Amino acid sequence: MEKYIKILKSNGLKITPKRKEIINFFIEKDRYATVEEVWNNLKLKFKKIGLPTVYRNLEKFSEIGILTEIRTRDNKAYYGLCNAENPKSHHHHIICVKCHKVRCIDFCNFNEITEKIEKESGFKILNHFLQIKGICSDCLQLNEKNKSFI
Amino acid sequence: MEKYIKILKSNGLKITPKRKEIINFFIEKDRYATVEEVWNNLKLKFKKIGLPTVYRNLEKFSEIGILTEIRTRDNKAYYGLCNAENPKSHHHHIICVKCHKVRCIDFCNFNEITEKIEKESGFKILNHFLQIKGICSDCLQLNEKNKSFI
DNA sequence: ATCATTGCAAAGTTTTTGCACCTGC
DNA sequence: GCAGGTGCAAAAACTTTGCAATGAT
Repeated sequence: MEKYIKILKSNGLKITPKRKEIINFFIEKDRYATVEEVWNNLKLKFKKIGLPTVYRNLEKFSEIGILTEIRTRDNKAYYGLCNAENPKSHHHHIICVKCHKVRCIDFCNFNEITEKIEKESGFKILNHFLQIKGICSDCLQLNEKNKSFI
Repeated sequence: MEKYIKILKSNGLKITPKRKEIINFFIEKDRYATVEEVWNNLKLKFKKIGLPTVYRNLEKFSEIGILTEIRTRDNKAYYGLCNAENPKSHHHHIICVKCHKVRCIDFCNFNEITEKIEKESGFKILNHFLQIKGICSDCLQLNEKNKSFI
């Protein structure tokens, strides 16, 4: 938690109860969630909490590297805690298709084929984004029915 | 073109003038486009053409492997011709950030790190999605200002 | 005290749905 | 002829914006 507070401060953002609760939500859930899910959680803890507040904060958190944002086929934004050592360093994510839990994958072998792709396609590569889906160990054990959201 | 007609037929879809024009549009443009862009093009060729028709067809084409669908930060769906040898085979895409041209990358070295990721994360990997962005040879030569849409 | 943050209401955008009519096969 | 395709209107779903009030530092 302190880690994220520091990031907020170092980016000139104020520490508000709602912001702390949003971060808390992601720390506890430890998975990707929709804006609405975050809002529903906040409504349990605060009498007054507007949906725009949630949108605005999730977007900001995403900008400063606390959260990662993913758009999916169902036209919703999903956010998840960026649990890499250095949030802004190069890494990818694996998402559980059952519980939406997300883990950062801190290594990547894309560079090995960069040159080959550039040669074959004629493109100058700027960046890449890899999204891995799977089932986490918790859900593998539960052996429940597979519901794919992401 | 015949290639795509075949795919339509083999999936039990009828060949209509609008569908042919949609495919034609993507063959000529050779890049990702928004639903609205496709619609604007169709409006030039048909007196009556509804936006829902475009949505419905792009979605279907995506299901049968003619088009690839990408969701971006601007909350729009982008579609592009799936120009891999076998549209449904495993491959990835590189997208030009300037002109949105898209090329299929027919090789992938992800499998090499599958086991490592599974061991470290505890996840059972189901699939992965890689999106590469770059500048195509045409745009590199033009040396225009870099506008990033995707 | 100051400026970021928030709540509320409203609007904006993209996408989907229902249904009657049309059309390819 | 019949199932699938289309147009239109409407609604749904998600997200953003403006502004006044509130709150963190």
